[in-house]
Amino acid sequence: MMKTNFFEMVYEVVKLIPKGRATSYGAIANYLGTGRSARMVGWAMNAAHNLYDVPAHRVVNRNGQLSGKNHFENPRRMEELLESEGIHVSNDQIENFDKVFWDPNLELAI
DNA sequence: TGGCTGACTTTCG
DNA sequence: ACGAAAGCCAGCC
Repeated sequence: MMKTNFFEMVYEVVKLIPKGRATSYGAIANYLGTGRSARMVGWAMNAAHNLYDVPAHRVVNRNGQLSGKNHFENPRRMEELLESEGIHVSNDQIENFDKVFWDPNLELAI
């Protein structure tokens, strides 16, 4: 995908995350080519939460922790959304993150 | 124009 | 093994 804006690229990747799956900021950053700038992905989410219809709850840090839950309208919302999609969350962390992890580099053809 | 910031990640001490 | 610090880059004062 050749988007002019970094944000839109992030949004598209996040939208492509299958239901019941989750990915990490670093994975998206790596897919976009920004590499180590995983912080920007999270920052893009911050800008996206109201402007675009992006399932930001499917994006967590590399440990599967809901690091961005505080940036939702209600911190509980992120966990509820994940649970509603079949992803079990325990103590603000995704269970079996190895299984639900969805790597854009692996699943998407560049 | 220049510097600060950030929902991360990795590495050094 | 745990804690602190740097690295990364695009938007926003």
